[in-house]
Amino acid sequence: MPQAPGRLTQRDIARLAGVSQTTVSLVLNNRPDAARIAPETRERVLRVIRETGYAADPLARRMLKQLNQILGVFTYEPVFPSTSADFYYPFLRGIEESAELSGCDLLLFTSAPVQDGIRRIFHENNRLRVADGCVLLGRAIPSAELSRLVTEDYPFVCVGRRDDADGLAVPYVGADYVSATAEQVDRARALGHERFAFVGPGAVAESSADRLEGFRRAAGEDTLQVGVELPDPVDRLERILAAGATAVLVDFLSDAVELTEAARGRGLRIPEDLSVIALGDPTTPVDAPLDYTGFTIPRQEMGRQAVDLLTEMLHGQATVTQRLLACRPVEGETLAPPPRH
Amino acid sequence: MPQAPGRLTQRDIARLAGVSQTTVSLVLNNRPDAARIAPETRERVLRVIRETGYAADPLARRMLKQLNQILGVFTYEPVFPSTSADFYYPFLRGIEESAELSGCDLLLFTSAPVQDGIRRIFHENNRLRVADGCVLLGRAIPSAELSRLVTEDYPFVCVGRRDDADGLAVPYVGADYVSATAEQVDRARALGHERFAFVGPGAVAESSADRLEGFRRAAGEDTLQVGVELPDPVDRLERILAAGATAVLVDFLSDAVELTEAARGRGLRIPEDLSVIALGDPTTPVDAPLDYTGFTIPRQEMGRQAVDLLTEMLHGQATVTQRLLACRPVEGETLAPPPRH
DNA sequence: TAGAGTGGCTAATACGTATTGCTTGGAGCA
DNA sequence: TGCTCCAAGCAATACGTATTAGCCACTCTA
Repeated sequence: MPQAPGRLTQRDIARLAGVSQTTVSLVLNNRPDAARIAPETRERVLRVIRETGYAADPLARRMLKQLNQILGVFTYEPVFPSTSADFYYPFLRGIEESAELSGCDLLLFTSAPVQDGIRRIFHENNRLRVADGCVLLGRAIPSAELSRLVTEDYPFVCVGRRDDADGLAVPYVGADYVSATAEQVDRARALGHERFAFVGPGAVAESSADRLEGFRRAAGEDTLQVGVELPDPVDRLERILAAGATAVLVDFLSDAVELTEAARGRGLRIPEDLSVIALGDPTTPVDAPLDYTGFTIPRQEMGRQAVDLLTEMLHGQATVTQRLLACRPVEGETLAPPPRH
Repeated sequence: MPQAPGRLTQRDIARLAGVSQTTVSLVLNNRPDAARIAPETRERVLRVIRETGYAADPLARRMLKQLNQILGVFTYEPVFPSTSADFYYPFLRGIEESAELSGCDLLLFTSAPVQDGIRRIFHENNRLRVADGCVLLGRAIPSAELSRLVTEDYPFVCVGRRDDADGLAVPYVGADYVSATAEQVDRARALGHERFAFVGPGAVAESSADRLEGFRRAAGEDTLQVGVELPDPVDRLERILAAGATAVLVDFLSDAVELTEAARGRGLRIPEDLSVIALGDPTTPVDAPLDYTGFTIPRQEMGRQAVDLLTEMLHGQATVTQRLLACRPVEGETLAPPPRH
């Protein structure tokens, strides 16, 4: 008797009620079309079920449907980090919220080994397929892993826009940084700004590349861009002023803070002498001295919709697998008309 | 063809490797006793598995009562909340850390429906058994659910000490609040304090009951205890002073902050006129005006050891299933010798 | 050369449930 | 009587995996 004691099955119920297991199952899922059970039989079965407190084993149930109602969450860093908490949690909150609504459990792939500081999806014994599908979270995701996922036809959705991997479209729910950034440039232009500068790492990840793209589109191709080649904020400020820029768009908030301090050290007031626009709320905790003008990223909504999209894909209902959400402009205190000469 | 696209089965692997499903299963769970597979066959199968990224369906595995390297995490509130983040995350970080070390994935039971503001473990279609075992997280856990878990012989570990449920011992990894609190009283006594007061909700949850117990044990049974029946901090302060207490031990940090403000409003200095001891670091984000003397709760370590204990239980190695960890005293600035009359 | 032993693999089965046909007995009708 | 039709229920099967009990070909022993 290998059966765990006390675990009732439909067979037990059937025996007690003097019917077959099939009948028990039919009574339980009484489907309107095939209600082929006599009322008194049904009542007898239900009584036994009530008396025994029987509950169907959800595992066996789910085995027949092909979906396990398990959604994977893969993060390229620990899920519960001390750092970059501000970056991850809003996404995760949205993911959790939507998973709860759709009755799915979330599987965190903590078993993925860390190599060179980040987790790897594909490794000896990867357990991706334990889940029905997976949400991928991370600033930069190796395109090799992405293309393999697509090739293997594994259902997944990235949080954040991704370039095609090996020419294959990657499903994602991202934020429209291109438009959001261009919009900020236009806004500054409307105030009278004519020369703009961009501070950011450049096209290292899609999110940064999109901001740069939006900047270039709105400000012009040949406009100043300051990146990692000039790490010192004082140097950066020099360069920006030398170029005659009156409005600076900054990718990372920490860079904006540094730039602000450099400006103050030089006796410049923000925004009267120089406007600073932050392209998104902080990804790492930052003590910002100012309330920066710019936009916020709809992180929680991105998480929500990523799960929604994945669920649709799993049910074969998804037609469009790439979604961009709009960012919300933020009225801060760091944008003003340019200084008059 | 009802098969979900992309879900590989052992049959697929078998076909690709030119062997039977049985062989695939044997290779996967290579058990030393019955490992009668030729090395080259084994290698061939393993190669196919690597190439396809196959992973066994956790539900099917669990149906045959096997371990899945999946540990459940049940929280009575959302895992990624905006509030009480400070309360949960250290535990979760420890849990994640230990799960990663033991090569397990974490399953968040987001599918549990919310009733009356908290999640329920047991409901129609509870999916507890998808995981090998479960870590339970929450300030107060309904003892009905605990006793049912114990009765059903489901492997689980609570984070935080729990009373017996229906006379059944509950496995836990908790913090020794009794000793930690008593130690604080003794420390104050060593400085000259003779009369103590306790501010807290009383025995509503085990964690609070233990603090009160530690207080009574060290300060005496008939010492003043102020709880919810006197919610106003000013009233509380009156009562405390009237009782002649010179040191107050406070359960919740937020209450300590309120009390501090009431004392200031009355012209009292802390700690010169009144010593305040906080029994644990904040569970909700609080702007503390002072660096409170008291102790910190080893939350991360509790999370780690909860997973460790669960893992041992799953492998039948756990002898003691209840563990109490010591709290670390904190030198703050709110404890001083009592005022001289 | 028969028998025993062994290595290497597979067929069959079990887990608990949902679903698809099939059986049975009886009623309705010509 | 012969036929259809229907209600009521059941046997059989499928889901994906682990395990048990073999089967087969070969080698070693006597």
